[in-house]
Amino acid sequence: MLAEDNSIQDMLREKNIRLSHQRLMVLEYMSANHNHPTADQIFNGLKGTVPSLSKTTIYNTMDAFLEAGMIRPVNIEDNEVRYDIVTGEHGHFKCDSCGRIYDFDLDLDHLTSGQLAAFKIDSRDVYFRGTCKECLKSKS
Amino acid sequence: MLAEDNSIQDMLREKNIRLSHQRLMVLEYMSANHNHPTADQIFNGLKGTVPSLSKTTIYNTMDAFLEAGMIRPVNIEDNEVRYDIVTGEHGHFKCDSCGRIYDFDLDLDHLTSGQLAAFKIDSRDVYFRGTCKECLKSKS
DNA sequence: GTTCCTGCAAAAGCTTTGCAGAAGA
DNA sequence: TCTTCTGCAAAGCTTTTGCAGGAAC
Repeated sequence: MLAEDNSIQDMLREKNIRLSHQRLMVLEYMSANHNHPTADQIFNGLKGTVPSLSKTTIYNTMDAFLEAGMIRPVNIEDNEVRYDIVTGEHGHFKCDSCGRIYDFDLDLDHLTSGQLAAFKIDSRDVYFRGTCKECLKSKS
Repeated sequence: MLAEDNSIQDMLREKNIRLSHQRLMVLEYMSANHNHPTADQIFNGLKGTVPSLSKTTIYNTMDAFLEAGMIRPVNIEDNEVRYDIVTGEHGHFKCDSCGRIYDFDLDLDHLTSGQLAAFKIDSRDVYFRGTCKECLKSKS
C-alpha cells in the first residue's frame, strides 16, 4: 500500500482508523463524489480499480467512518441508505422526478420551540422532497 | 362488515378508499396509537382481533393511505419505515437510549435560505436524534 | 507476532410481486 | 356482476453474520 493521497491518509490517521487500501479508496471516492452515494454505488464505482473489492467491505468501512463521525447517513429514501461526507450542517432535497439530491443551507437554531430544551441532541437531519428547478423547467 | 366507528369510515369514504374490515382496523389502530408504528407493529397489534390478517395487507393498506395523503412515512431508522397519521407539521426526535420517538413543533418557513425558491416542495421532514429528558434523568 | 481487516458464502429482515379466491360496491 | 382487496407463497433487495486467510502495525 504505497503512494496514495496524503491528506486522505491523514484523515484516517487522525481518527485512529487503520489504513487499508480499500478504506483509502472509499474515502477518496467519497471526497470526489459529493452526490450522496449508496453502498452499491460506491461498490460499483470502485470495483474497476479494486477488483477484489466486496460489498461487505463497503459496509464495514461505512460503519468505521460513521463511528468516527466522518460521514453521515442520509435516509431520504425508504429502502436504502446513502452517505454524505460530513461538512457543515445542511439539508437535503430530493427531486422525485430526476432523483437528484441537492444540498441546501439551513439555520436550525431557530427551528425548535423549546420543547426539546432538556433533550440532548446528537444529530439533526432535514429532508425535503418535491420537484427541482431543472425538472420544472423541462416540463413547461 | 358492520357496526364500526363512523368517523373512521367517513375518513375513508372522503378519500374514495373502499371500506374493508382490514382497512378500518388499521386506520383505527393508527388513530389510537400515535407512536409511529412500523408495519410489523401494526400487524402484531391487530392479529389478535383480525386473525386472518396478513402483512401483505398491511403494506397494501399503507400504500393506499400514503397515496391518499392520510399518513406520512417516518424514515428515522435506517432499516424500517414507520408511519404517522397526518396532523400538523412537526418534527421527530428519536431517543437512541430508549427508542421512543417524540413529536415536536417546528416553524419551517424560516428555515431555508432561498436556495430552494424555484423548487416545488411537496414534503418536509425533520429528524433529530439524541437522548431524551427521561433517559438523561435516569442516568444521573 | 498480534491485532484487525477483507471478502466469500450464507442468512436475516423488510418489502414487493403473482395469483386465486373472497369481499365490497 | 364487476371491480377491487385479501392473504398465501415465493422472490427481491439491502444489510448482517461467521469465519478463514491475509494485511497492517
